[in-house]
Amino acid sequence: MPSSKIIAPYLHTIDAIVCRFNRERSRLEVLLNIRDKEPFKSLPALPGIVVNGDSMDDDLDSALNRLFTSRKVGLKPLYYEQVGTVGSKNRDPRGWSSSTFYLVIVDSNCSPLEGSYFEDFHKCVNSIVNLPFDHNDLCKKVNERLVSKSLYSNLPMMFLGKEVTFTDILDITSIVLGRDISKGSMGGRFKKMIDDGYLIDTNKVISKKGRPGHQLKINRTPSKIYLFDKSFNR
Amino acid sequence: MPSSKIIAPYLHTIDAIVCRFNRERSRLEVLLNIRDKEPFKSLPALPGIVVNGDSMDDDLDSALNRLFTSRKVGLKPLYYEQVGTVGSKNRDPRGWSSSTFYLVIVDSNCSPLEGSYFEDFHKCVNSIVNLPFDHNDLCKKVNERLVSKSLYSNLPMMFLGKEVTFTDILDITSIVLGRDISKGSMGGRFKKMIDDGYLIDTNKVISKKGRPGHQLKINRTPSKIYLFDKSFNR
DNA sequence: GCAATAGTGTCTTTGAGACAATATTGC
DNA sequence: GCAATATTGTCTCAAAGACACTATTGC
Repeated sequence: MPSSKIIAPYLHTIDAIVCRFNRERSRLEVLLNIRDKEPFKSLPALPGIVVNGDSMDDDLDSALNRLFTSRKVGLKPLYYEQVGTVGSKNRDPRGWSSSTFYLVIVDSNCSPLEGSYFEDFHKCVNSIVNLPFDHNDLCKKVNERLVSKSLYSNLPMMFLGKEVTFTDILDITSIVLGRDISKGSMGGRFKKMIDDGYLIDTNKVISKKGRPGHQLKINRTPSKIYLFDKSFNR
Repeated sequence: MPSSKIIAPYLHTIDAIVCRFNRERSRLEVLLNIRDKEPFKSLPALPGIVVNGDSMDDDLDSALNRLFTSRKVGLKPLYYEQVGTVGSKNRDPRGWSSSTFYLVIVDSNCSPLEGSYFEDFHKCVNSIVNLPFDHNDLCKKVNERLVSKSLYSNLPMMFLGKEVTFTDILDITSIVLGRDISKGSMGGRFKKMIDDGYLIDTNKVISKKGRPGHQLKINRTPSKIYLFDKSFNR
């Protein structure tokens, strides 16, 4: 099937669901971009790029990197993973298109570039904030992955910097899962990560309010995601 | 970015890793297809179709269905799920291409069409049987998904028909995970599925060798994949 | 009887989860 | 002292996993 037979207009894009943890407001946020081209010009949407356009990337990962370094994102990811690919004749008014979309996590303190801002992630997931294309759907699918994987891994910790406290981990896990996690449950996982050298207790203390907590360091070098063998309940 | 700007040759394919459980040989098998076109003409490869070609599908799912009903597969899936999408300039000699690939499970007793046959799946996963393109890689990624998901779900049961015995479940789970599963461990999950109405004990007995076992019926209507809250050990 | 397979029971260990009790800060 | 937060400990329960023991068939 030589490429000359490809006559129908077709777009393959990469879309990034770039999330961060807003500590002040205790919520997850997703990066939106004011579109400067049609369709949906001047509306906020998920940042994305075309894969089968003029730019010749080596592979999907380098295309993703092109998106990260572009002015649509311009942020360095702490973590990312591919979530899925959707494609249909209707999702883009320009014609048949596919989107391979990624969960991307960036630092809490990052600053969005001109033309971008962070929106309440769960409002996008639940279509309280309406996004063009099927971008609400993509947020929903990414959130499903985020929640299901957070039940049995330390994925929520990817939202935190290198220096964390036990409470930080408890907070972000509760926010991601949308329910309270008891200190006891989290404590077991916590201990395991310390034992396996994934978390290091610096024995320094950090004071916010009340009794100060231990300062912990995430040792990201040995592995990426830490998998537990038992899930939190749903 | 109008579609007229798309000048580079580009292929987006869907590839199916169609697996079945061969009871006689106690192994998983994957469907291979003798290619009747270049590149790699007359070599066996994973069945796949082009999405951005002449055929206009409604969406990826209907494209997948077109593949299922084509003479490359021609089998009715018991279960399928999207595993991922890869793309690079090198994976297909024709040029830049992406592949969205699926884990597909079919019945043990199905017969492959003319030009197709079933090969030992783990030989493809471990590159003991060499496949064109990056098809060995795709098998490997699918197997990783299959194994990791089988640790905490009843995914292995998708390889079985509606009428099963406890031993069938034990066997297919062991084969998928590549290690022995104790009757005790499996028994707990088994009981839970009975309690939740997912498995029904018909109280009929079926005799193979030795003491006959109870005939069980899988009640597929309520849900698809049954998730357990604790994993088998790795 | 014996081999083969099915099914049950007992014990250990791990980890979630609830909850109580104590410790250390700022005010 | 007191409010707020951190940390530790105790108990229960669910499920994996190891292993022993019994049950029911065909030969």
